[in-house]
Amino acid sequence: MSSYEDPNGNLIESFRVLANYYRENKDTIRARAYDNVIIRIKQIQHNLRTKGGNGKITEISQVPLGDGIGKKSREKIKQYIDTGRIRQVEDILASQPKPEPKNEREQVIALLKSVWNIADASAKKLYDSGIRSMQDLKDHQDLLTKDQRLGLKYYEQLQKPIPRDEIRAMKYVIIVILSHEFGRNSFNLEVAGSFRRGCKQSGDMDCLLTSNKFSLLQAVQALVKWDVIVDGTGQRTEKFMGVAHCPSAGKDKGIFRVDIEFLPENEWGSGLLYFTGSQSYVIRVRAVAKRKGYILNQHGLFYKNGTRVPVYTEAEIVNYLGLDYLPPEARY
DNA sequence: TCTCCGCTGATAACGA
DNA sequence: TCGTTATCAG
DNA sequence: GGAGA
Ligand SMILES: Cc1cn([C@H]2C[C@H](O)[C@@H](COP(=O)(O)OP(=O)(O)OP(=O)(O)O)O2)c(=O)[nH]c1=O
Ligand SMILES: [Mg+2]
Repeated sequence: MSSYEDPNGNLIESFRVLANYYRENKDTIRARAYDNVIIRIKQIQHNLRTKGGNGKITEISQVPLGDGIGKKSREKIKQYIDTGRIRQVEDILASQPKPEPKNEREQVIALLKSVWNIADASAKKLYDSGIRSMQDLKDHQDLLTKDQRLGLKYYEQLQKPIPRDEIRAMKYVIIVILSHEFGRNSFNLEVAGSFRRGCKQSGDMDCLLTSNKFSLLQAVQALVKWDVIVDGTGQRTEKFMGVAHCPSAGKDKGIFRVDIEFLPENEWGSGLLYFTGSQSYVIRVRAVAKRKGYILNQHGLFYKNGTRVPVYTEAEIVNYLGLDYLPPEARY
């Protein structure tokens, strides 16, 4: 659910095919290399758009070497500009005619993994214990952890993507509740994730929250009291993962996953940079930091000895690392 | 040419 | 109960 | 596959 169409048609999609192909074949490093190509293409398109154009790359001279695009990827881009296709991509698509016919074990494992909090290891164990369907799962909840039962309980509702407007509505509900409970100006709240990147729909709602007046636990308790958070997982100081219900939606509608990242105020910028994503963009920026001898995490930018580099906004952080600031919409 | 590839929080399971 | 490791998640 | 040593 990206915010912009690709002005170059299928260029980005082509590199996505390459990335996913290597990811499926467990070559995550090469997959990330292609993720980085996409990030760089998006940045170039953004720059062209800023100059007043429509963002379309029309000649290879607009694609310099470096910043994630090397000789071979540049050659692929050239091929795309010239012919509208990339040989390697066509080969991959041709080699996998339709959705691959999987064997029964793989199918069942894929199904089990679609439950929140069930991943590879659990899915395999469950299969080996004889679980073959969602019904089996419901009949054998003793095999599940607390969190996995939660995923099962809301399985159906969590399949649906969340419309942008629903997240916007929920944001103001949360602001009203926290203001009422703890006072105006007692906190900072931003909805990050795909919402902040401008996507029309999201898989969950990612809230970044800071406050000197209350803890994450207190915030969650208030939201539970007002029936906005309906379920969640255990004790927590920094990160809450739960299930919310948007009151403006119907009774059984507007149920979705909410994550709350609760940080000290001075970590706001690094928190935003992390929580806004995208995942591949975060990995990319952190890789750059690491190569230059720093560690970047949600708490800030640090020298290797652990002392903090005094940069506090998203722009300060990426500029310090020698990167251009990109608006959330352009962060693939 | 060789080496490295993001980084952390929460929870459950394990072993002493 | 405590420290460590595995798993899942973002 | 790309970047730095
Ligand atoms: C999944 C994931 C997310 N993140 C960060 C970057 C993400 O933008 C941010 C929020 O995660 P997500 O909510 O999983 O991703 P998203 O908001 O970009 O997309 P969706 O619509 O599916 O919710 O957390 C990671 O650092 N590593 C990960 O593996
Ligand atoms: Mg999200």
